[in-house]
Amino acid sequence: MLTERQLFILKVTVDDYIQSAQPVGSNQLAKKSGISFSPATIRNEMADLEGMGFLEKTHTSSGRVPSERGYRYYVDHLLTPRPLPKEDIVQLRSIFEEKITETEEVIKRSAMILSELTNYTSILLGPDVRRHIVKKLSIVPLSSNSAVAIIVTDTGHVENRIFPIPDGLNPSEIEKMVNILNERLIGVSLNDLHKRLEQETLMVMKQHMERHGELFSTFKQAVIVPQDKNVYYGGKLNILNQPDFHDLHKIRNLMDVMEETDHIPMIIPVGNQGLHIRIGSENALSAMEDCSVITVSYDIGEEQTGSIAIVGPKRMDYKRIVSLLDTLSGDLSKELTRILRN
Amino acid sequence: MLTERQLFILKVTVDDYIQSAQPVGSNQLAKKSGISFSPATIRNEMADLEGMGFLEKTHTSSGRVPSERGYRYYVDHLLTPRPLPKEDIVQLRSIFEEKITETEEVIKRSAMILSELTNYTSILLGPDVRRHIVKKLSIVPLSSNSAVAIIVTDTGHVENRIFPIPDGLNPSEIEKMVNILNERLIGVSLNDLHKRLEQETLMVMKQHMERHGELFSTFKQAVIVPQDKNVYYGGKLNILNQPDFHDLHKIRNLMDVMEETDHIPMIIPVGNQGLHIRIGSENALSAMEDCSVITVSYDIGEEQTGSIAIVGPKRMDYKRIVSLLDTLSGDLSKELTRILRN
DNA sequence: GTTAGCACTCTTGTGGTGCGAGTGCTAAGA
DNA sequence: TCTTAGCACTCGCACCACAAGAGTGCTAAC
Repeated sequence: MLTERQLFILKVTVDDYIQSAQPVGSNQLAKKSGISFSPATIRNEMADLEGMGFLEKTHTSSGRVPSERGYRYYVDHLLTPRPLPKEDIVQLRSIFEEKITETEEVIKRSAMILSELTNYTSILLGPDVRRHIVKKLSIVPLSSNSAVAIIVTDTGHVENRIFPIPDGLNPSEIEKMVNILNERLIGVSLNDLHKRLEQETLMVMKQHMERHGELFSTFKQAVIVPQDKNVYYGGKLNILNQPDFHDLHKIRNLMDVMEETDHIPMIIPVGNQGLHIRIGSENALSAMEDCSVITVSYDIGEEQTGSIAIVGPKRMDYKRIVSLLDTLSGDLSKELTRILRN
Repeated sequence: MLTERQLFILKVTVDDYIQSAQPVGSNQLAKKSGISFSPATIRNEMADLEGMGFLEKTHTSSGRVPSERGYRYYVDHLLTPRPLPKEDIVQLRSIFEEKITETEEVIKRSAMILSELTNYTSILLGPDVRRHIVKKLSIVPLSSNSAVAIIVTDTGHVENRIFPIPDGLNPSEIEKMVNILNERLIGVSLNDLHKRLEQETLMVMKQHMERHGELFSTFKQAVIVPQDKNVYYGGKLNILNQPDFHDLHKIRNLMDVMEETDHIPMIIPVGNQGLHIRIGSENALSAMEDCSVITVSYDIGEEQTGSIAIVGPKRMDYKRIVSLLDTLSGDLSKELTRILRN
């Protein structure tokens, strides 16, 4: 078990290292205000903390640096979230300042402001488009053999895709199809669209249309909505500002991993409610073993959820980021729900 | 004037430096096959070339490196474009392999393949959306006070925007408006949309609709199509692979500049027909003073044009890139024109 | 239990040295 | 007159030694 003083020293050490990015030594610490014991005492305590795996040395006679275990203990037990400074709140609120009516726009702005505020990289996941509900379907013919399919959802999101249409098809056939589609598919989620298309609509079309086959199958192809359309980044280049990252190779790997939307679920586990902190090797991706990721979820209405993530060095300003994310998560939930209900 | 031999030595020097990224010395050059004179002779010639400003030394006793003037002379007079190797052609053609029906998709793929092929960063500008012609307009009400405006162009491009509608507006009013818009605006380019809206449509709407004012003005706001929607990148991180870039600060500046779409016109001058090479400080942006940019235009149909740019170090493989861009430009023009006509 | 003192360790910066690759110049050779 | 061998010279770079500084662990005294 840790003594009161050990806890205190661990906390101060982590705080100091987060702030300075330099290994912290006993003399340095002792000079700080609020510390009433000598360097030697601190050395003894630090040696104990190192023995327990909370601190590390970069070399035999260096100051100490928190280990991953140290960071973990710090965020689990020593984090005293302080209220956000006014400037930060003002900045955060500026996201919603302009009357914005599109969720996408709000999320984009959030990503930007968040990265500016933190100097880290922010990743925001919008709500899964595939849970949106079809409000209207239409097909606009472009030429004799192609048309564009348009799906509008209840949230005002628009999906559109060009697809081929069989040669010499009667325009009235397309109109018929659109009518059938709208009759049968309004109110269905994008996710279920494909299934419902097969199950119900195909039957009806068989009855009412002559050349349903080809048209139907190409249209069906077109309306597969991909999963990953909803990722927004802020401050992708901020890693380059961090003194912790100097190895170009590692930077490249990290940036590569973050760009690749396939990896997003590894960075931000889906379905995670609330706030989570993943430190160094706790991350699933080895390219992120020098990073910490803080994620928080937010809600839109009762059902849909999105996520916010901040990727920074392990030596991240946890206190500040946690407060920022807490606040932003709340604000976003409120604001987006409002937009949804409007 | 340069003698035949000086030209030869300049060319070989540049070629060698492009390939090795190391200052090239007289001994090293003399060892190369195809060189029949001694290191001393080469030294003399190199000294002359340096005197004329085509070569530079990194320090008093180092090998030579091409100066910007040297590169300029090289690309202007010494570039013998060789036919592309088969592998490259195969790769390039793979862009059009899958049956793709959307220009956007083709351009995206081009950017990707191009960056893979070159190991540099590619920037592709699609044709200016604002020159596309309106094919259909529609408005889908989302709630009592918002709706989404959708514009489909002849190319199958879809613009959509959520905009507020006055409270308690009769749905039939909206329908009326859509009808009027479609009557008057089909065939107009997105660019002219705003103007035509003011000039013609407003009058008609005044006659037929009661509460045209508010609805009209919010709609008008919504259909302003921004200019810069059509930039695609490939291999943004490839700069990190180049041995020429090691200064994190410069890398950051460069990446910053490239991400910012406002700067794109400075990187790719608009309206440039054909192929252009800009070396180092010939670039408008100081962040790019260590880069070379090769741009080429391509055509879609008779009117619209787009651009391809490759951003790499001054020590770029000009020969190869020029051939690649020439070929891709031709292929893209052909393929996109085909899609447009289909 | 705390701390002053001290020997010890390790990093960092600096100056010296040798090697290698390159140059310019001179003088001899073609 | 052009070419080239030879040579002295210049840097960059890697290597080493050395001193300064910051930090540690341990011991002994308070």
